[in-house]
Amino acid sequence: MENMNIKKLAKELNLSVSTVSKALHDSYEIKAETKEKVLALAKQLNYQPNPFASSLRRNSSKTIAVVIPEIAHNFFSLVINGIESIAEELKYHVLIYITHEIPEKEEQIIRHLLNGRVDGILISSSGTSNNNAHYHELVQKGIPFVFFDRANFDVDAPRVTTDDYQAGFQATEHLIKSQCKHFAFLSLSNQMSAINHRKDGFLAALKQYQIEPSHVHIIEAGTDETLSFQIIRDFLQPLPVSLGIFSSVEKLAIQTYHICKEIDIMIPKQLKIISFSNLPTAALLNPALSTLTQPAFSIGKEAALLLFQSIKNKGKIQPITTLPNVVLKSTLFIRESTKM
Amino acid sequence: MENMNIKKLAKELNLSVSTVSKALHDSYEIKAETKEKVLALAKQLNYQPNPFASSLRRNSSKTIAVVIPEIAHNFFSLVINGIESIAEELKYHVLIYITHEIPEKEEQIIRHLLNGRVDGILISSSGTSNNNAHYHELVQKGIPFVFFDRANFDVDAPRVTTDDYQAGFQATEHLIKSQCKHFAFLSLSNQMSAINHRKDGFLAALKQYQIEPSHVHIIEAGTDETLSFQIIRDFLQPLPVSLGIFSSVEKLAIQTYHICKEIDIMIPKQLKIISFSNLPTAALLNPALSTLTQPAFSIGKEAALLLFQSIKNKGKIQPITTLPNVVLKSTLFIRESTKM
DNA sequence: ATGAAAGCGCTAACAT
DNA sequence: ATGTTAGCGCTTTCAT
Repeated sequence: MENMNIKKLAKELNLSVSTVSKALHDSYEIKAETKEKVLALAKQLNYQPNPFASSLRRNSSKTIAVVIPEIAHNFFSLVINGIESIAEELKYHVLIYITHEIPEKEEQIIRHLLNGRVDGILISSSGTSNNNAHYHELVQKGIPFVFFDRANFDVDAPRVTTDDYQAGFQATEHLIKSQCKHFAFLSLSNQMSAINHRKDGFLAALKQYQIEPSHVHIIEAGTDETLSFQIIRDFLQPLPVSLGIFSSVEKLAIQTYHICKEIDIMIPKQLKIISFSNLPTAALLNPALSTLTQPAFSIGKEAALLLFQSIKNKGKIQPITTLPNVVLKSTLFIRESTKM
Repeated sequence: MENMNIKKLAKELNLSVSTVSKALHDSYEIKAETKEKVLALAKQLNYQPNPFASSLRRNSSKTIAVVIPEIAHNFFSLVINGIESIAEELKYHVLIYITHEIPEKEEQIIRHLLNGRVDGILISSSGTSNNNAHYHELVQKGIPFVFFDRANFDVDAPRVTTDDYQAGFQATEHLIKSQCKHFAFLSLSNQMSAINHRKDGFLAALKQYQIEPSHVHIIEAGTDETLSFQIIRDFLQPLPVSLGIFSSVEKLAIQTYHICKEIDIMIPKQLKIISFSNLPTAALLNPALSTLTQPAFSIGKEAALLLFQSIKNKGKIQPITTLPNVVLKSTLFIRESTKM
């Protein structure tokens, strides 16, 4: 009796497979007494339905995929937590795929998932806007998907993002009010929508407060670590007076922090930094950094909820013209010591 | 032509399904010319084999599960990265399950996985040693699994852990050499093997350096946050002279850090802290903390490699009496400022 | 080198 | 209320 299956279970009970199957699914066709008997023996013999047989038959996998650029950012860990909390409740399984920020990798993963392994996908895009054929294939195949954090705005899919414009504006306003005179925006790339929205907020705030344009610096540090160190270092020498830096990502803020140590710039006396950060620990421990924290767990939850809604609605006529687009706000943590 | 399948593909090619299947699997029975034709059309029509059909038929899922207590620790994120790097290479899929440190949850997940959904499982145990029936069921079912980080030593399964004893010894030695006179060990629970090994290392170092036993303090702070804050606060008032704290987990070190701020204890002047930490950022940013960093990525990799080896060897006669037990070392980061 | 056919375990439409 | 049966899409044994 190596592996239990519904056939053996049925034989043991002197019932037909279909009766057993119905009983296990609590069908109204089966009388209570039979159900009890079936459930009891199933439990006793430790019967577990084969998930692949039922997936094959029902054409549904009870599984979703999460496709993310990196997991070793606390942000994505928290998002996965949020996703898992919903999936667990709905008895769905969660597959993780990591693209390592390589667009081709993402394409490959998404293309693979066209095979029906999952009922839906949550994506934080690693791609640039010029490549979205694979998303369209998902649409064509009828596989629901939801973007979170990094959305591709050329694709008609629900999105869950943070209000990066607002956060950028708020962060910059904070620097302005802390008596900064020069303002720098540290960017990873001008291809990432979230980062660009942060920049837009940054620029809008500076404009509203009528900051002299020559005092505004946009630093494209890029993703290569050695290079970005050099670019930031070059920018800081010579140091603009009363510089306020808004770092669009934590990594660049930390690099800046190290460079300042290296070339003896005092934070926050000579230089103020405010950065996005989803490492609560870092934010709490380091007195030199004001941070913008994204509601990562909620993003995961919201995205999962939207996805499950789409999965449920699949096939139904959907008169939705405007796709759901959830925008959540970041939280600004200001440390006292950033005041000059 | 909604969904491609092997039947339609075969019809299109005027071949039988079996020939097509063999061609797709590069069987030696099929001549090169035919293979090419099949592959070409498969690509053109974007044919993707149904994973559930083949899983059902082959009784293998090309999927592994990772069961962890929490994902929002950087440690586990890094481990997953390591796991994913191997799984990706071997074209395996990775399912994530989070137990939230609830042993019953872990049991439930493991029991569910007895249904064959995965070919193997990587577990960081949330359970106490008195409950391991579910692990034995895995053994019975022949589902390979590997423990990482938190192992259950009563179960005969491969383990990948860090040398916590050695790390504990090293950390404590560092405190001793920094002229500390009193020594405290901050523990979450005395039920977790890793933490206990750290404690053993701590005690062994103190013994070797002949530290007066009355100067040794074991603080069981527990997992409840409010409670642990209170327990640590109580311990620090009044403050033992030249206290060196070895925190078995980062969370308690951070709590201690905050309490010190709150009740005006100067770190590292009045109090030194050394802690396990897998948040490189925190370690880099905070000058008050010396840290022990676990080789998380390698742990994930090693664990995955062991698992895939077990999966491969399944069914074969295995004369292994001593199970593989990989022990990796943590890295000690000492910040200058912790020297008094 | 290719094909026919059985069957993995389950579900559901259709009897009875 | 219960049973019979076809078939989901694939792999594989056994012909040819």
